[in-house]
Amino acid sequence: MKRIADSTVRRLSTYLRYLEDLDTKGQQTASSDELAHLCGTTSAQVRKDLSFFGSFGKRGLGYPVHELTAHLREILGLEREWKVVIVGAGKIGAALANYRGFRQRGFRIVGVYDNDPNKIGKPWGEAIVHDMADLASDIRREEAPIAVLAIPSDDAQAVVNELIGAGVRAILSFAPAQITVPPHVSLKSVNMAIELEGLSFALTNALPSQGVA
Amino acid sequence: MKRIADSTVRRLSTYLRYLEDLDTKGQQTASSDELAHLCGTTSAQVRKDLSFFGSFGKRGLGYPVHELTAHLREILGLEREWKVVIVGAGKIGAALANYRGFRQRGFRIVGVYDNDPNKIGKPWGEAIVHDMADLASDIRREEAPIAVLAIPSDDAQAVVNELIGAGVRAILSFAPAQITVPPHVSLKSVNMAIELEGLSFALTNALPSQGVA
DNA sequence: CTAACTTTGTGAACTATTTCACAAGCCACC
DNA sequence: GGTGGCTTGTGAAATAGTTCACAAAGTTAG
Repeated sequence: MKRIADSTVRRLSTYLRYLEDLDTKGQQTASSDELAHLCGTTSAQVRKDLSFFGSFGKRGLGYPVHELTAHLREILGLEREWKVVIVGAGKIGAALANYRGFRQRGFRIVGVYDNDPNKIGKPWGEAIVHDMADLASDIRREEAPIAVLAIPSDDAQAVVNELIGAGVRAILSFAPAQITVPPHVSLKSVNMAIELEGLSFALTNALPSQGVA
Repeated sequence: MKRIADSTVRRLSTYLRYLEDLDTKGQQTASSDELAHLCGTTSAQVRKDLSFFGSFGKRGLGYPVHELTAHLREILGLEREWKVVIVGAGKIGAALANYRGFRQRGFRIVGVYDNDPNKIGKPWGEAIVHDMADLASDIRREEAPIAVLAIPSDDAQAVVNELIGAGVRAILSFAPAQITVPPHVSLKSVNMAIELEGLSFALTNALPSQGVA
């Protein structure tokens, strides 16, 4: 199968979100045009994105909402549960743990880790903060494939190496540092500083730009 | 001037971060190749990115670290202070406020707002949580051009409209919702659910993909 | 059953971004 | 001051991603 662009996958997530809304409202079908308007893209884009995975629509009618929802969940791998460990018992990890959609979509937090003695053993939401020293062995035992990295940047790469050594295959990093991973591991990096600097650039260079994101 | 790609701007931020490191260490010059390795890109990409803004290097030698740092700060608009309001006194906003780099780079938080009566008036870091009712008038008075949106999605668009009406010209949103803004406003949207679903997709479709991000 | 209308799926065209590849410039050493 | 070794800056080529445009297929109304 052809390689799917990252931008396409992001849009699929967005389509899914709005289709779920429509499904809840009991809407039976949705056209590529309707979906495009909801998601801030074009109808051609919607059709192209979906066409990579099959032929889900009916000409003259549109896409069956409930069915397409199921297809997208399948495509995105959301029909199963994913075990997630959170590294760093700080604010960002907490924000994530608080977020309902997280659990709703099949991501289950199986452990929170920190190396701060003042945090270890203390409650954190419904969980208890574990010692980072146990991180690798716990991941191996639980076979958690996903890790969220929410620690200051200094030793981010070292922790990433440890995670990968323990079998983690996907990492969502909030550490403001450049991280490298081997080809069999997926990495998404969110860097608030970069986003803000992007805004600063846009304001400074007052391009008649914009950003529907 | 030609329109600069978003991907280019993001890399400029990354270059800046590593150049500052090198500068602190007292390194005089850096080649595009060295910078590329640090930032996880290619030397051609580094040179191309910089060439959009000028000719900062010396052939045979590389780029003068300290000087290029200053140029990048200038290009990114980081030589001045940006007033920022945070909407939503939750964990994400707190994470941002805690983040040292935030202030260091010239982003100054001038107010935190929430509509939860239990939070209004309470201390929040060094600040006090204000009533959302005061948001628009405060923004107008302070002339804060940047807002960080860290609220649940339900009424995100309504708040955005209020922000824009009050003169905000750039928004960093953490709300998991589709938001649209007029062309003169810049928007960056960070959606943790989409990132995680991207990882789920990658794991499910076990592409020999990766992601140096 | 037919005609008018709607909407998909998809090659082809277009636009954007990255990579290549190399002439030109600069340094250092003799 | 010439030679050899680096490294930049940049058109041109390649690759990636988006938009166009239309035939094919389905729906609805009469």
